Amino acid sequence: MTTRERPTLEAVARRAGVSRATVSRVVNGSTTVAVTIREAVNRAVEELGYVPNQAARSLVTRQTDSIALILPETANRVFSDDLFFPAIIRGVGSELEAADKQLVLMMAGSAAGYHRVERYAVAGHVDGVMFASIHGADPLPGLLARRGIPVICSGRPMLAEPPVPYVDVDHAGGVAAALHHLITSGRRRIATITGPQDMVAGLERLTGYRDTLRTAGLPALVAGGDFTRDSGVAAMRELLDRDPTLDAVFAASDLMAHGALQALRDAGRRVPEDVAVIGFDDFDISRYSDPPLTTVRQPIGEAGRTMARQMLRLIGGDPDVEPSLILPTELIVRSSA
Amino acid sequence: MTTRERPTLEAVARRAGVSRATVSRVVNGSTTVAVTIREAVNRAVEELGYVPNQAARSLVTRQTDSIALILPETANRVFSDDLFFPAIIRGVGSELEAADKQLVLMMAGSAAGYHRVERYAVAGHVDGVMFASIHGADPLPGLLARRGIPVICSGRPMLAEPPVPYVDVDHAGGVAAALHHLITSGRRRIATITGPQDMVAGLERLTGYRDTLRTAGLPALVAGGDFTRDSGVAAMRELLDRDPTLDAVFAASDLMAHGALQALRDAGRRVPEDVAVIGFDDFDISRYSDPPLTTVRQPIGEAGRTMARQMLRLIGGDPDVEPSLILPTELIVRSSA
DNA sequence: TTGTAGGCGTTATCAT
DNA sequence: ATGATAACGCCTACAA
Repeated sequence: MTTRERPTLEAVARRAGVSRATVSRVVNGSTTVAVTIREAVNRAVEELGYVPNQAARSLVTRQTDSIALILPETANRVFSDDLFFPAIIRGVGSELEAADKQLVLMMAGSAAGYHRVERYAVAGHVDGVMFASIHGADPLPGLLARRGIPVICSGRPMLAEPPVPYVDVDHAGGVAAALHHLITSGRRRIATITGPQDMVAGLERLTGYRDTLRTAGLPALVAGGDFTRDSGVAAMRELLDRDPTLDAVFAASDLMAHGALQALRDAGRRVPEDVAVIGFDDFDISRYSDPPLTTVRQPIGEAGRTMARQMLRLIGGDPDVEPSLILPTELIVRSSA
Repeated sequence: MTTRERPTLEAVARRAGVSRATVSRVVNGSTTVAVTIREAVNRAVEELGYVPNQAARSLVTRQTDSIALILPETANRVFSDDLFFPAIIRGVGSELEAADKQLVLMMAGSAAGYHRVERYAVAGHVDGVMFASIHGADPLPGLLARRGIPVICSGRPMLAEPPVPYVDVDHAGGVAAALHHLITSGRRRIATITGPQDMVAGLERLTGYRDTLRTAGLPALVAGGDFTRDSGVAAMRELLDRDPTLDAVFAASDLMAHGALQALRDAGRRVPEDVAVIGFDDFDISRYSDPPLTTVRQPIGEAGRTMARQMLRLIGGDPDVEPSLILPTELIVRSSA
């Protein structure tokens, strides 16, 4: 192993016959350096294979040029068939890449892991922290914000002390559009399969369902799920059991809708003739389900990109970063409803 | 935002009425500190919410306590239905977690991303770098190693300058076991669906196939794939087309085997009666395929854990880290062959 | 057992 | 335009 000592600014300076300050200027692209000197310095940098020491640099600039995305989930869940995670990661990643910032992805599915993540952020490893898939009234975003660390959440944080800026989608609007579509087409016994009730997305979609049905004077029929396909199957069976006459179901995620489709098929119901099904997400695969899924499209990738952009502004010291940004949702009508 | 200044060692020292050195000792768990003083210091740390500045600490210790895992793939691929990635990440993660090191996951599917990753590592953001899913003769592992950065690869790196330690599985042994099982059960026209030929895993499994068949005096029948399910479907169709009399196929990944199963079903062939199918991986889902898949089990999670352990030893300065560690594979016989 | 002092590699503020 | 020089916050001999 060629463990040659890492060259320092000092070494480069000596070799180029200039001062450390000048080398620093060249390395950081200052324009106020004579061309000949700049060239000499660059040559020395090249020859020595000099790369600035990040620790030393951060110590004075207080910047690391890397930004964390914290997913309070196990790796198992993050790498499941739930396309939410790759979508948000891709969105965040593309925007950060364009800004030449390094994305540090951290999964924290356990209490211990969560604590490590906290220490990591507080210790100053990153310039800012983004959260997605937050559960319950997670104290971490507020805690980091209070320490002066830039924080942005995807999905409205339930705890707001201090209020941290967030990006979310219009859950209520999307749900309302879906239900109106069902009601307009004559459905009267409309059930729902909910998302996890410790997450804002699960909560708001259920609220939207209840509100819209109440306004329409229709009864509610609710079964609990957790966004996964399996929970969709189980919930659909339960619903069928509790009310065999139901004629529509709104699932709070595409995966659960796929599960419902399967359970309905197993129960001998035709979709959409007997039961209409609407999901929420609009993953690619929903175009190819049998039948193709009518669903509420939420712009997950765009949410990721937006979150990253807000973070960049926050880090840049922009004083008027919006406290919240709500992205529109849209009903995509296909064959299942 | 309560952007109160981050407290420093100095502040804690003043508050506790001791010197910075003493605070440093307490914070780093030195035993040579009087109990009363230690308590006073801890109290001050608590009250001030002191957390050591990572940059300052790294600057002198030359350690960051975080370790990168580089996946030269796009997020799309990493978050596909290929369970290789979650398995290796979980393995690495669990071992690192136990050692209280932070895993920094970096995907680099583009040239630009790759360059950023390189800079990140060279700049000293991490104590070491692990690679998985390496394509071709990737120069980066060697480059980092030459700079004195601890490097471990999952899968034998094709370029060996300087040789970087790696962890791999016994591809040849597994393939041989699979083919012998087929030959023993009377199969004579045994085809293979290969993995990508720019990856060692793809290469070695094909070599194993060729070698074993040649020794057995049987003809080879090869179609190219890239480990994905779709490529398995396409390759199987092609094979059927080129030799309708084939009676067995060895796919270099479970996903491709599942694709082959599907293609065979579409072509009206029964498995295993008409055509026997063997995969490579032994993902959980392969127990539930139709029919359940006979496959070569490779211990991916264990490979991840082993890689992490070797990395930890490397970082610890252990002089005799094995240049390579080969984990055993095992044929799991189910119904498809 | 505790404190003093020097240095880690940069950047940034001054002069020059 | 360039060069001294002082931080940045921490660790660690070495002294006391």
